[in-house]
Amino acid sequence: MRDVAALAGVSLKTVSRVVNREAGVSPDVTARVERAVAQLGYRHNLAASNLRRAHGRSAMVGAVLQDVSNSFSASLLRSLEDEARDRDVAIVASSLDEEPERERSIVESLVRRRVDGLLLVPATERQDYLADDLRNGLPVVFVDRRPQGVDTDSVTVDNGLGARLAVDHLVAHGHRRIAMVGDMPTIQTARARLEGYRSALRHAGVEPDPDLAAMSVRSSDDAVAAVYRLLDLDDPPTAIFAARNSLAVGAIRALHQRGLAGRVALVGFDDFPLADIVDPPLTVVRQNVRTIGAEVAKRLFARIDGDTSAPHHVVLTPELVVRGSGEIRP
Amino acid sequence: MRDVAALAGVSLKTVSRVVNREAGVSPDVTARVERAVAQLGYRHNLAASNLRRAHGRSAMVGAVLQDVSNSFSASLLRSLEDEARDRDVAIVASSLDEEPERERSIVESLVRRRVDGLLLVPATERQDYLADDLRNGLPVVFVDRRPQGVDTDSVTVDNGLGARLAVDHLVAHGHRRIAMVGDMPTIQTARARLEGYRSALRHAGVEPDPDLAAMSVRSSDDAVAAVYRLLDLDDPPTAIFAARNSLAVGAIRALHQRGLAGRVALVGFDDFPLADIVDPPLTVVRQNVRTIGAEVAKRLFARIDGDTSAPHHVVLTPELVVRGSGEIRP
DNA sequence: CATTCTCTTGACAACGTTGTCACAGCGCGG
DNA sequence: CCGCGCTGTGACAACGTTGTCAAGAGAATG
Repeated sequence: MRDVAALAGVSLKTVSRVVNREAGVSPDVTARVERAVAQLGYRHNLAASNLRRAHGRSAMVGAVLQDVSNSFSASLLRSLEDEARDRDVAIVASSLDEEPERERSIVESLVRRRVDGLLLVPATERQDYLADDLRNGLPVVFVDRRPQGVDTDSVTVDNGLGARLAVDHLVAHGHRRIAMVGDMPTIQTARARLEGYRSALRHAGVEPDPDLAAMSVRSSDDAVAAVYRLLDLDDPPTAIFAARNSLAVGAIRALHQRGLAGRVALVGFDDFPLADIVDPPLTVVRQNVRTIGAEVAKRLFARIDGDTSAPHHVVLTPELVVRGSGEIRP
Repeated sequence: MRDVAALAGVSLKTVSRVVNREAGVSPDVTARVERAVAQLGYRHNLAASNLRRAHGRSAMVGAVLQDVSNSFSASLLRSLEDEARDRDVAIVASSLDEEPERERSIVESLVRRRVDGLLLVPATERQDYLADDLRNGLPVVFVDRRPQGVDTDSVTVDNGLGARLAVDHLVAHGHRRIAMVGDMPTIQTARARLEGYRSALRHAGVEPDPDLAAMSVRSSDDAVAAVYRLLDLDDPPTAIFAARNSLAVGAIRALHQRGLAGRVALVGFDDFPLADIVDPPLTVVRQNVRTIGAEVAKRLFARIDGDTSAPHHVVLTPELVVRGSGEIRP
């Protein structure tokens, strides 16, 4: 900037004015400065500008997701980005792979970078560590899981209801031996889905069989193994509720490998791009990611713009998408 | 920081030393400062620190992708992130949806933010606009497409070879009427795949029929329509080469809807997570995204660390993954 | 006891910007 | 011809840090 000023024969402040398109600079000075900018390849430094101007705001938001390469996280990121683009806000994306320590270190590093707000899909049990930053006015919107130990905005779906939709559907198609494959019960959503599964069974007059609830299943490969074990039981299930999309994928693989695709009913939780063309087409409980993403972006930017109302907790309703795999009879 | 210094009864510089864990501060001063930091909830400002210290480097890299929500972009982002994490480098992710103007504006905004390097999957025909920044030492690694008009690192796959692998495979299974569904020919990779398709046909002694090359197909829905048109020809194809993963998905849908799944052969370009459990399991030409991502990260961080050797152009070899849909006979 | 050295600490300027204020030049009305 | 307001421009300090240097307090040395 100093060089531009020298070359154009003006002061620093005048270059600043031209670069920021402030009114009140004569046309010929403007032209001279612009020529110098082009000639020297000068680039305005946003970090310095924000330091001086915006009292440390950075025009960035952080997205702290489970794994940017899974379709749920990626779609969420994309929704947020679409909203952010209009405001010239950049998005810093991180994956935490369900690891609590990583969550804390990522959040710490984003706060150091003075992001203007945070989208957070937490892996920690409690988020008391955020209390200071929240008090200092950092906008944080939780997604998929409710905050524990602090109170701030959240956008979640009713996981218990979703699980009940799935199980009710299977019951309505004549099933009694219904298994569940779920993630670690320490994860809030996994726990809520397990509860929903049990309560739907009881409601149907079926006492939940602990042998049929395969929990702590983490990956698609784990799900294959878990489904094998379920199928090897003396009294195997006639239907499976797979409580996360990658677990449903594992379940499909396992059924294929056992030659049981189309014989054992299957309902997944979370839709994914190709669920309609797998074999058989997968019936799922869908949470509308676009809606979630839009809601999150709306809350986050409202807070950034100064909304100080009480925390909003938006709970969206999942819906059942019938495609075939869930309508197989025992 | 001023407040921390006052509370601890030390100078600004001493707080800075403690915060940066510099040696040579007495234990009791360190303790006093740390107490003050905790008490006031002080957060070190990385932007200001970098401004002063790193001569404007930001410990951020930009990832300019086609669409963070598609699986190729998302996996690439994830590979880069894994590398970046160790170095405490944050990633700013953006989608450009194949729009050239957006590419320029995104790159401009990232340069203003003084990212230390750029991963770029370009949508523009030529990237001369980068010349100034490259000359100023901005590390840029192109992915999936080679730079045009400027010379800098790139990591690509041999698209012509990939297309030939696909078509040769179909020819080997007895096909002569082989259609292609491809993206806009203005896109470098789409063009290379079209060339590969044609050259493989000629090599097999088949003159390419222009009616069978459906180009400028953008989305999965477009692909459904394009496949319908192909199937409605007087002399319809017995096999289809779908030159991008979402086009393969559209092709599968179209074949299902016409009751021709399992009757018409199909080979896709780009693998995707569920290609093995769609019906029939999809034979694809795979570009190994993990390898690409790792290679990109390696180049980018080498440049950031000061490697000034001549631009590297890494060309990876795609491979055919046989699963069923490509082995159907006419 | 004077001198040198080591160890801590702090004052100051600088990183690249911009908000604030002041000032020069000009035209205009009285 | 004087004072006024308006327009365009620049000097300076400040944003939150840290590199540089210097200085004070002891400790070690002769």
